[in-house]
Amino acid sequence: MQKIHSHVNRIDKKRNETDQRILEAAKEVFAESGFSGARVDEIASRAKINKATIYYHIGDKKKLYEEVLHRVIGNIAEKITVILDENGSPEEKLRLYIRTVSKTMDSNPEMAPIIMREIASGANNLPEVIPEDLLRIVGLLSRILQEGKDEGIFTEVSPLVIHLMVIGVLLFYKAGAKIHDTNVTLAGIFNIDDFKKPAEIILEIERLILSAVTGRPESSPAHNTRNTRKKGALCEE
Amino acid sequence: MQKIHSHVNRIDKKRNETDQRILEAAKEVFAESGFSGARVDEIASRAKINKATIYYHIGDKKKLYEEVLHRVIGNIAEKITVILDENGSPEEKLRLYIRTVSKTMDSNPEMAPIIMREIASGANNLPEVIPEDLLRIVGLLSRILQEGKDEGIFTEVSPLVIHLMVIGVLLFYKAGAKIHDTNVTLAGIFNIDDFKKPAEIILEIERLILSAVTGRPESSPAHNTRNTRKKGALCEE
DNA sequence: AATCAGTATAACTGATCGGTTAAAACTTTC
DNA sequence: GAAAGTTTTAACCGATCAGTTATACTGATT
Repeated sequence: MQKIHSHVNRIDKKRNETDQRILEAAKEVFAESGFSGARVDEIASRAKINKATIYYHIGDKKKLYEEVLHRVIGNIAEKITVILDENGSPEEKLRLYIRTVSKTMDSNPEMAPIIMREIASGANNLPEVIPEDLLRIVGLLSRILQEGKDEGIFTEVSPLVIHLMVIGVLLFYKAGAKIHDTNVTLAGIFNIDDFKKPAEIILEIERLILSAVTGRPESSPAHNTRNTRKKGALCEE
Repeated sequence: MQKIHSHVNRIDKKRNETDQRILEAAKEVFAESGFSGARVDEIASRAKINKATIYYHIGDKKKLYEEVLHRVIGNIAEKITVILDENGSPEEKLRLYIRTVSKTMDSNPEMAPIIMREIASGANNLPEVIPEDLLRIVGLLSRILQEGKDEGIFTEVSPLVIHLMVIGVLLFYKAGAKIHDTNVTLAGIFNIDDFKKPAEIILEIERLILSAVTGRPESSPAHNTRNTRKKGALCEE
């Protein structure tokens, strides 16, 4: 083993950088093409390293995928858990929950397609830790909803349905954004609706979920400019 | 061999049956493994025909996939369009919309994973007709919501968000059902929630969406809302 | 400057898989 | 019942791709 710290650190740093580059490239390619569609050569090429380096640093394709999945999902679980430990009213917490999920997805654009494909294929490749993460998230949501119900603000609702509703609409919106950019015809479709900027869409989602849970009309906390009809401006922010 | 009156019909029927068997098998395999993951040999094997027969009857893998996609999406588009032409109050129509999407997904279990993967990959393989179908659906929903707003029952909401919310929660619920069955750990998670029967989940979703749109607490219709429906339209295939 | 551990690479391999072909088998027509 | 036409099949081919190997490079240690 090495004795000199600086040496070790530098080596570690380099090693770590290579790992990062590989995993980052892998995340991109897996998001674009799925597990079967992804080519290890393509990942190597994007990471600007030789293919064998992947096998040296990480392992085979399956291991690589698991590593990416772990990062992607572990990421969201961690962030949401942290945020939801905050205090505030159940309404504020629920809004925060939605906004946090949304922001996490924004900062990890590869997340949406990867998770969607994973669910579509029956979640066979989920690392063992993931269920625990999800358990924690749904558990927290469950507690928020219970709290709101105890305070007489929320009606009785199924946490599962709320969870799926939030995740569902957000994932579809995020994943769909790519389509709007590329597919002209589809873009035309969704513009029949007075389309809003992403930030406004999130507010709308918050408003609708809150309204559903409270059984009252909810007004957005920020004012809502309703005639912004922008084309192809879905991916910004 | 017995002589039949019309041999032409028999030929057509046989040809058609082979086509059906191939497309049915293809739908299954594509749903399970996605486009890249699907193996043409596997499809042939499940359809109990030789691989070359696929190329003779349908075409190459891409063509096969497009055909499956067309059936799957065209199916839902058609059914929803038919249903929504019915008359009734905006609330009833909205409930009907949700229930129709749900039922159509139930009778086509392969739909959820296929559509999810398609969206995840940026909808690159969508046949040209599909956007038109979607346009029709969102357009109808848009009209329902507008109607409700005009009557003062609904608040102002984004049809796009409602659309994504309904589709999102349903697809995730349906796709997730498979996970509940197979993945013990995950099943455990979702059971923290007092888990309900699918039929009840749909009612809960209807209730929440209605509540969100009307801004009032909506009670589940214990009384049968509009059972004057013809059920045959939903239960084909 | 010799050594050596850790790292990266080009070239290769074996397996898989999409797609083809030529001929067999089956049907219809006369 | 045989020619003509249609459908199915087994066997094959070439491309692609995951994974390996043998070698070369790097730079710290002696």
